[in-house]
Amino acid sequence: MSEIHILIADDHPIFREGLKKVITRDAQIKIIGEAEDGVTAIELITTLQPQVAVLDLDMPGKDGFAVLRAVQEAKLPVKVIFLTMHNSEAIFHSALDVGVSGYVLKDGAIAEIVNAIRSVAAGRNHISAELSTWLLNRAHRATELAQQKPSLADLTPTELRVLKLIAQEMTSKEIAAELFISPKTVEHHRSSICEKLALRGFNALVKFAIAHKSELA
Amino acid sequence: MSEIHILIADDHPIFREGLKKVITRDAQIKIIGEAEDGVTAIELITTLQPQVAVLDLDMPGKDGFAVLRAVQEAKLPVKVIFLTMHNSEAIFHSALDVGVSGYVLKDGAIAEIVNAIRSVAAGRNHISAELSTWLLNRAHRATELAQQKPSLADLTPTELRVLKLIAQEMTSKEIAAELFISPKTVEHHRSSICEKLALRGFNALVKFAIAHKSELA
DNA sequence: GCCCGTATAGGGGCGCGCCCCGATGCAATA
DNA sequence: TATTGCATCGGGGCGCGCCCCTATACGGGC
Repeated sequence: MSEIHILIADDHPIFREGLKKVITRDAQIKIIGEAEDGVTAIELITTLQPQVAVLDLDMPGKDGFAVLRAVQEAKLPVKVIFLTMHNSEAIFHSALDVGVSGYVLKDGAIAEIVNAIRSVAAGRNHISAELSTWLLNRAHRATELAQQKPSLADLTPTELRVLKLIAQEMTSKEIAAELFISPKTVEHHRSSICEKLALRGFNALVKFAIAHKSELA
Repeated sequence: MSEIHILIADDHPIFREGLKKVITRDAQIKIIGEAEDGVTAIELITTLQPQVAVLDLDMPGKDGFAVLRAVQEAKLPVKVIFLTMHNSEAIFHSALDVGVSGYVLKDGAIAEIVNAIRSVAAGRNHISAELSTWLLNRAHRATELAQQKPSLADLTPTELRVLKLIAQEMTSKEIAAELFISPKTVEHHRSSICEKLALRGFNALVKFAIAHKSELA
């Protein structure tokens, strides 16, 4: 069994210290780099070529999702584990959709992150047991996803601008004032976005925008 | 200079490891106990009598606020430092209102928590420098705070049940069906909650409930 | 020239949260 | 007994998001 080279990225220095202490107890795993933001993480993954990257989801600048997208585009041979604290089902499904290998909650047991690293390095996946119910939900969601998964990429630039402002909890009037256009036009864009994202019901857009705020930054 | 005896409480095992590692680098500070929830923290503070308690704000069961209230009611001679991650100005002011000695952000420098412990043990206060602007705001807020500060504790049990369901993004109709009461009654509770929390404007309650979902669990 | 997507702007209607007012019943308390 | 707080239920009005429709203008591709 050779060494497993990993990189860790988290913007909390104290948490990073804990992570290092916990992981280094396992002699097989070697931390070859650490980053405190997404940009540094991408650079270090590119240069150091770790087998596994343990990424925090909430980081200033580029978050874990952005880092994963970047390494996928660069076709880097690194497995990614998301280490997060908030247990949002929407974020969880988004993470699995973009192809993450592991998803571990920060409040989990100390041993779990080590197990996750070993599993992922061996080519398997590792999802926190607390999330198994959500994992089961994906079977039901599979049919929906098979038809079409609405994506932010389908939106026009103007619609994206509006959506970003919606995510900041602004009303149509406020957005109209911000963009120097009529509130009615903003309403029209909201409708278009709703249609493209297959959103229905009361305040669906606001809920969606807040849930996906990190992807809009 | 004698030893400073402290207790740490945080529900994230990995973060606790990091905290221990960082603090034990200072030979003068000795960790005499650690807790992973508020109830345990209160017990350990009572029995071990540390000089300083470093408390996470988000903990299952009793949070940092509850622990502080408990030790104040028991008149225990312990200084309390809140260690939190979200930089909400409202929470910050609440913390200072209830008489915390230190308020440190988790994403701060490693050395900061040690400095905070030494300052607080010496009878001084320590507030993260990032929050100095909020500290200045307190002069303006003094008049408002003198009148009343809204809190979740002011809500009746029924209102709390409704608020929890609101946090799950349920409509008044759905909540009414869930609780077997009239939608109008739910509306009335929403109004009462809005009044007690000083919330105004469109969907203020939904935004508040989602933002404070963790405190409602 | 014509069609299509995009952005702009409006009208009307509906659902729902928020706000004002009212009322009844029930329990604890002064 | 009387008051106070809580929970229950209702009416009416307003704001705003959502949904239906039309319309104009611009640019690109057939």
